[in-house]
Amino acid sequence: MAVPIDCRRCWPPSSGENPSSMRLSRYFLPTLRETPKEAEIVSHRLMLRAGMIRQQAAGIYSWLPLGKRVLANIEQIVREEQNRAGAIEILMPTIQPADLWRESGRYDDYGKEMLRIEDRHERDMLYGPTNEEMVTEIFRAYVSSYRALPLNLYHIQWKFRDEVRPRFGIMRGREFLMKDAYSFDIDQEGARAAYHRMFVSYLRTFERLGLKAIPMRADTGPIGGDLSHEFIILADTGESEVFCDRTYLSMNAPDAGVDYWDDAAMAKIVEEFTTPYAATDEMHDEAAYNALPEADRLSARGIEVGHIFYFGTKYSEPMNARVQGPDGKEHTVHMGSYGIGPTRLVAAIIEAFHDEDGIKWPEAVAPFHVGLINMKPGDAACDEICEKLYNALPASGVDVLYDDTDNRAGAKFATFDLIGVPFQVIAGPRSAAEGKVEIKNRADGSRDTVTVEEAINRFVAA
RNA sequence: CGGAGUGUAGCGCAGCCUGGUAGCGCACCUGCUUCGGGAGCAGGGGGUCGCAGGUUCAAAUCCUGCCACUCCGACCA
Repeated sequence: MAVPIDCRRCWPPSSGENPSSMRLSRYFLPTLRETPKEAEIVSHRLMLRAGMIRQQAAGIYSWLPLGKRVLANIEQIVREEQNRAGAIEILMPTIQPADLWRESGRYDDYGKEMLRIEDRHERDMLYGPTNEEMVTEIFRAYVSSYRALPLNLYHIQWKFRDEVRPRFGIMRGREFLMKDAYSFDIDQEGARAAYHRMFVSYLRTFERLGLKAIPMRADTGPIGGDLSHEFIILADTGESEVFCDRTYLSMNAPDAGVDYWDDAAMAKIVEEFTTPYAATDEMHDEAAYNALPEADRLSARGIEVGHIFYFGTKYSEPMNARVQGPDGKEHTVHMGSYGIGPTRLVAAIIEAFHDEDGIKWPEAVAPFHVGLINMKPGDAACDEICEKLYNALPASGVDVLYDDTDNRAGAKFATFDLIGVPFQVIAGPRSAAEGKVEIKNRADGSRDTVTVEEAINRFVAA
């Protein structure tokens, strides 16, 4: 028998351990057995209990390792789908000069939700609640020809809106992460095509996140038209009441092969997804809804996880963002903006996927794929099997959180149920002696006892 | 911003009414025993009692002011 070597204090790992996998004994996972009293909704309670976030002030949170991993996974999916749809990533600052906002007139209009700051030179600054002005400034500085269009620039950046009443944890924080994309086109027709690309991109993004997001017509304000949609996911604890055709539940987003530059195809998909009835309470048309067959009506609570809209020349006009067209004339560009809130999505996903024991992460965003539970550290068979799995799975791209602690079985199960890792691989003395482990599926609670090789193959194949 | 409420150890709470050396459970540390669904026993560490004034011999406790946070409503990615 090999001499056991306690290498838990060796860090960074010299063995080539995949850093995307972790030993629990070396991780920072401050879980809570009891729920802090301020947490009212389930996602907030579970995020605090699972050690994902730490509140620093009203509506302002630190992201702890587990939360950070989920957030990063969401960001990456959003990023990939934005890129696929032709948007180009940039990064604008959180702090902006007030002068830009004076140009658009919003410095005075925005009100107290905007956090205003003065720097040491007594210059008026602000912590950006959004970036239309800044991206328009970038655009006008460099783009002067229609040949550069269409153009869509996005970034994923922290925003601050000084909400009167932050609540529901991260769901309605003051500081939040947002992906905001901004499209520039020479005319409304081009802007419509840009809008459609983002619409389709959103369908794919939310589907990849494991969510059923339903596009609902939103108020376009003074601009009017049909180019504003909120993407709503259904959850019992949603903030607003929504009404839609049940048919949405069985609709699937287009696959990755769609051609975003085929305007007609894009328009067709958008039409398909905007034809069935769907509205939030403020846009609700009782008569139209009641015209649906009783069985098709779906009335539920919803959480807004994305919002896209066309706003024409609202910023390009006052800020002089113009390009020269093929006709030799100057054209004020038509713009749209497209937001997704990754931080809110973390909470929204939990609202949609949890049970009384904890979170049930969809695989695409899970902080780890597998929770490897060594039921009896020190037992030769358990240790050997766990080390084998802990080496094999990460090597194949499966992120593992290995519970190598000597806590009791019940505590380990409770922790992994709480943090919602999709699969628990359990190595206990009885089965380990036969070279087997148990696999528990967190989503449906099903269990299987398989050989170590089968376990490896199952995750690697998936 | 209107209404309600709470601040005592990392988390959940008691103590306050009736002033007198700050306590319980969880978590944490040590030891022993346990070991497949948040173990048991024993020992231990940790607190400016939100802050500032005031009353008093003495304030977590009484008085005044402030601050922070939460919840309900109106508003929003």
